[in-house]
Amino acid sequence: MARKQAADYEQRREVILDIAAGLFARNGYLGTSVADLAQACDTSKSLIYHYYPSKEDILFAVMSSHIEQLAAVAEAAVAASDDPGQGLVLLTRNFMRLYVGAAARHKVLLNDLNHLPPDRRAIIVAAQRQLIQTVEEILTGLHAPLGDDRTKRRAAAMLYFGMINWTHTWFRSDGALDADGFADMVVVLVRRGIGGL
Amino acid sequence: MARKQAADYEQRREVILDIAAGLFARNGYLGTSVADLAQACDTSKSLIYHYYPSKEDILFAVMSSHIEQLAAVAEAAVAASDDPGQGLVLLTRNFMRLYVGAAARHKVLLNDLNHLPPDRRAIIVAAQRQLIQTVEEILTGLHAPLGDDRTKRRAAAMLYFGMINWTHTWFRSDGALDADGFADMVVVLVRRGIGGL
DNA sequence: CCTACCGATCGGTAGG
DNA sequence: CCTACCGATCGGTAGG
Repeated sequence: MARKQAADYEQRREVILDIAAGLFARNGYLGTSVADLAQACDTSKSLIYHYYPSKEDILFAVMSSHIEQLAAVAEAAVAASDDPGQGLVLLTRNFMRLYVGAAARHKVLLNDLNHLPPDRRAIIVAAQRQLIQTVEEILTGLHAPLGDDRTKRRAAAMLYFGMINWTHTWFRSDGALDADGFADMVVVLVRRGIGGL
Repeated sequence: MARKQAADYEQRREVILDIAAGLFARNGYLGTSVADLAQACDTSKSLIYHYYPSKEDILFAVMSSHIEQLAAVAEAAVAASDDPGQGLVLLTRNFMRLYVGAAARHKVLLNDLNHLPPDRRAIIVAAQRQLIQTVEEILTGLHAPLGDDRTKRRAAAMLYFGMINWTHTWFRSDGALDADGFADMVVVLVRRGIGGL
C-alpha cells in the first residue's frame, strides 16, 4: 500500500515555512513562539516538531530558501544579458519582483539574521556576499574606474542594495507604483549618477 | 544635607540608556533581558527599575532621544542653506555623522520599532514622517517636476533614505570611507540621477 | 512495526 | 540597592 501522507510531507513543510515567515516578519523571530506558529497553522506544537527539529531550523529554512531564490534570479539576469546596462535592468526587476512576491521572507532575512548561530549565519552571509559581488561586477561594467577603487565599488554596491532593500519598510505592491516601475527608477538613478562617483 | 544621588540622576539614566542601546542593537530588544542590561551596567535589575519604570520605557527613550537629534540636525541643515543643493549636502552630512556617532541607537530605531506599543510607536513614526517631508521638499527644489507627482516624490525620498539608512548594515567609521565622504557620494548620485525620474 | 499526531508537562527563564 | 521570589510563558519532549 502506498503511504499516502508521506506524499505531501514536503508540501506541508512548505506551508509551515510560509506561515512562519509571515509571523517572523510581523513579530520578529523571538517575538513568535512555537505555540503561536502552531496556532496559526491550526495544529499542535508537536506537529510543528514533527516537520522541523527546532524553531531555529525553521528560521534557517526561511532564510536559505529565500536567498537561494535571490541567487537564482541574479544568475538568470546575468545569463540573459548582453551588456551591463541590460544586466542591471534585469537584475533589479528580478530582485524587486522577488522582494514583493516573498516580502515576508525578505523581511525576515533583513531583520533576524543575528538570531542564527554563527555557523548557519555564515552560510547565509556567504550567499549574500555572492550577490554583492555580482552587483559590483555589473557596476564596474557600467563605470570602469570603479574597478580600480575597491572602497568606492563596495560603497556603490551598497548604495544600490540600500535603495532596493529599504523597500521592505515602505513599498506596497498594491500602491500606485509597481515593482518594475520602482526597479526602473533605481536603474535610472544608478546609470545617470554612477559616472559622478 | 544635599541629596547627592539626585544630582547625577539624569546622568545615570543616560549611561543606562547608552548601554541599553548597545545591547538592543546587538541582540535585539527581545533578545536582551533586563538582567543582561543590569549585568552590563554592573548593577542589579532593581536599580534599572529605579531609573526606568519598564523595559519598554527604556526602548522608547532610546528611540525618542535619537529621533529628536535627527530632527534637530535636519532643521539646522535647512536653516543654514540658501538653496536645495546646499541643503542636500548639509542634511546628508548631518544625518551620516549622527548615524555614525549614534550607530547603536540608529540600529535600534530601524530594527525594533515594531516592539513599541501602537501609541508610542505613533509618536516615533510621526517624527520620521517629518524627516521624510523635509527630504521631499529638498528633492522637489532640485527637480521641480517631482512636485506634481506624489508617488515619484515619495519614491525618490525613499531611495534617498534607503541609501543612507542601509549603512547600518555595512558602514564602519574606522574604514577607508568616512561619513562625509559617503554623504558626498549619496549627494552626487541624487543630484546627477534625479533629473531622470 | 510504522507514521502521524494528540494532551499534558518537562526544566529553565522571562519581566516585574 | 539586594536577595528572594511571583505568575506566565518559553522551546522542546514525554507517554500513548
